[in-house]
Amino acid sequence: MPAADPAASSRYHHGDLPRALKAAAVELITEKGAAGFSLREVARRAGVSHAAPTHHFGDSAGLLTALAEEGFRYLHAALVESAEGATSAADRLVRIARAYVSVAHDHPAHCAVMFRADLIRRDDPGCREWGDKAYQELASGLEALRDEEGSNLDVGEAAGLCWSTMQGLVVLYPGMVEREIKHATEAGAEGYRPESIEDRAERYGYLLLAGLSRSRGA
Amino acid sequence: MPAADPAASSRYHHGDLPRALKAAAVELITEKGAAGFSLREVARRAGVSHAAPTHHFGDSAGLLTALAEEGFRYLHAALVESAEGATSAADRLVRIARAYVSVAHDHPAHCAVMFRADLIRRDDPGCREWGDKAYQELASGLEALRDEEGSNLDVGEAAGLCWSTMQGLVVLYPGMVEREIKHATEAGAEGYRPESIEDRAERYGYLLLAGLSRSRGA
DNA sequence: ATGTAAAGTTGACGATGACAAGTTGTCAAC
DNA sequence: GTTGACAACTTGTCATCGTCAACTTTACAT
Repeated sequence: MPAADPAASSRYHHGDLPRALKAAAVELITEKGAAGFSLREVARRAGVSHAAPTHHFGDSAGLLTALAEEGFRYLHAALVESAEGATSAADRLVRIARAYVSVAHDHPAHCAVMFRADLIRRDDPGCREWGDKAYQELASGLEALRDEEGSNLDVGEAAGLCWSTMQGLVVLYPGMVEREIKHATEAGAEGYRPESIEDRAERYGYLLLAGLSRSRGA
Repeated sequence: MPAADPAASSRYHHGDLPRALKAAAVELITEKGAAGFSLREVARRAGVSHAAPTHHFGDSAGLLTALAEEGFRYLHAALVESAEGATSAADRLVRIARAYVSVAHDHPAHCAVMFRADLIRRDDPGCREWGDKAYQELASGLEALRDEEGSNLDVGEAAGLCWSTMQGLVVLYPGMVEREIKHATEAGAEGYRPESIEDRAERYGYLLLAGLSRSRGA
């Protein structure tokens, strides 16, 4: 195998075409959304022929599935990292909330694909593995909360609630901002700056925690 | 204009082609997801030529936008209807939660499109109007809660939280069920039946209410 | 050096979205 | 009751797309 030489873009063998293709796909989806994705355009941007991706990813679902797996890896890594330095279970969960939406904010293309059963192969081993690991990280944070509070919190239920809320926030945030801007300008507030998605995630996190702690107290 | 004659499918003029095209699109998206949508296949299923949809919807974004508007209409109608007969503000909100996911369950094709900025024209007047009305219905339910409790609930924040949670639940529910089935069969429970999405929405609704009431008490 | 497999290319096929131009049906005005 | 004129639909075309098959180039092991 040739050494990965970044300056060797003119060679017949690319060096690391899979990586280049994924990068091009991310760029394309970030620009035009999942519906604007096309294998040929990706190949074009990577500077290779239209059939080159086949040898690495099979078909378009293969490439998008690889992207989804990468997204779940990012998510898992971010959730693990966010837990470091937490001062309490509640603090850890709020950090997880921030981390979740940060990943979506930093990797919108990956997230545009991760839960799209019609685009990827959800039963792909890598996809499933890292998705499960990310879920487990959230569940373990909730277990810590349960143990810390000595409550009978239903971890599975709570995990579903938290994940749902963050996922919904990611999808709806642009529309929320738009609505708030319209509302603010109608009210005459011109210098309105919408709250960042991370800050919003944190506030939602506190609200979720309040509900989870209250109704399940020991 | 010819009368809408349902038995006149062999005529040159269709009768109500827009409706037939939307129905075909719903069927197609329900079968294959948003990525499997194609204008020509829709035309084929409606029994007209491949260019017929152009005269009614312009391009594919036009047809999908019409579907999205219809989806927001359904959503608004369901939220309004669900509020009838509520015994309290909290009860009303839980009913709204059920209604939200019911719409997604009953009209998956519409919901697969409603928040997809890359497929539809989100600034379409009809789309925006009915989306806003649906949002207002939720906000009004939360105002009722605030007034009933005499709290200083931030209605905008609460509405964003609730909508996010329900939207996330709709997207993630299939994956949740899959995970639970795997978990249950591993544990030896064969006759496992997953909780319906409506019941789950109701439980999430109660948890959200707990959080919203607790931290904002007057 | 040489053979073989991986990596990339070219070419082809049917399908798609969009557009242009032509047909067919309907209705109002005279 | 003919004649416009407009709406509704069709046919044809074009560039593009995903996928497949067949071919060429490179790298590496022997």
